[in-house]
Amino acid sequence: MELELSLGDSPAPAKGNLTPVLTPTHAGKGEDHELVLELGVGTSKRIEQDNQKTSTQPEDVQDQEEDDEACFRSKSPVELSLGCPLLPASAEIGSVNSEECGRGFHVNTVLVDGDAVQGRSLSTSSLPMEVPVRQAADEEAAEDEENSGVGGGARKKLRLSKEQSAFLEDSFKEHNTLSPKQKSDLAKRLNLRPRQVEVWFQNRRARTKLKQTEVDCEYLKRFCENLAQENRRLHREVAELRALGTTPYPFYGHLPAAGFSSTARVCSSCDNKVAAHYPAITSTSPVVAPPSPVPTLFARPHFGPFTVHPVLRRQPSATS
DNA sequence: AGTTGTGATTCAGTTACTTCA
DNA sequence: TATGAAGTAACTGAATCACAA
Repeated sequence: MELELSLGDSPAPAKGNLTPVLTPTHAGKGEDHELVLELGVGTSKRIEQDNQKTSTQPEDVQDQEEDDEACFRSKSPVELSLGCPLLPASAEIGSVNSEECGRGFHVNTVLVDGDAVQGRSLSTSSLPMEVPVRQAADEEAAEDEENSGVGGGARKKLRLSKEQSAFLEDSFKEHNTLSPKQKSDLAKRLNLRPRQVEVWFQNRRARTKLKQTEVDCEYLKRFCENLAQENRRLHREVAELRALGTTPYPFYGHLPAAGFSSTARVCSSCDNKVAAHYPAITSTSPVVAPPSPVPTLFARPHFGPFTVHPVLRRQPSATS
């Protein structure tokens, strides 16, 4: 699956990879320059982590874990990432552990009594946490309601306790989808119905996705603003050079400044620097310095873990 | 091997309830 | 105290997959 945000008038080339990309494509030979921003899906390191985790599990859990893993394999968490092509490679973004990148905002951070529990390594099997049961009565009532098959009654909305939410949050950080066993374990531990756990995870996934979308939009907005700014700067530069009549690269003037700016640093297809495509512009060229680096402000923030449903990954184009 | 029905699971979208300013 | 907004638990319907007949 690949979501593409395209700025430009020609379609982005189809790609089979799962690497997060936000690529300024250099189409054509000096003309029809376009900027294509691709919202890609990158595979997460979580698979690896999970493999490591299962390898250390006691044997009695292994069977279930195999099921879980099989489940996980088919639902391997992939992260919806959005990279900035103008960033140095070191600013590769979208890693699950990239809380430090961007604004360092992590949607999975939850505050419990003022302390962030993010990063705590918790698992449903490792936490001896006793969760206060706040709504046992409510739960019973709800069950009664369920059993009695009441259809038209006002639904009763429970409020999860802080502890329950924190525990679910931690579980979500480890795996944002649940196997049936995990679901029932969690439900048992939290004294909730499996359906409640299931719903909580559904809603949590939805929230994560929503927040990620918001951040992506904000990021793209800033990125485009920056491009426009650089475009203006290059236009000024071209004008100055023309005025001086000393342009050392005759073809430079034929290039749309924006196109040049978006392709000057890295070619999306070969990762070569500008010199590869513009041999005349080399380190020996004294006049035109490469455009100034884009501020690291644009290191893309990332919410994780963020998964794309297997259904969506299977679908080439998202429906609904 | 291909088709069909069923159950399970996920999602997007929505509703309804709770909390808080 | 009343009220609107925000957050979120719960619901609905559609899509998809695995599996058995």
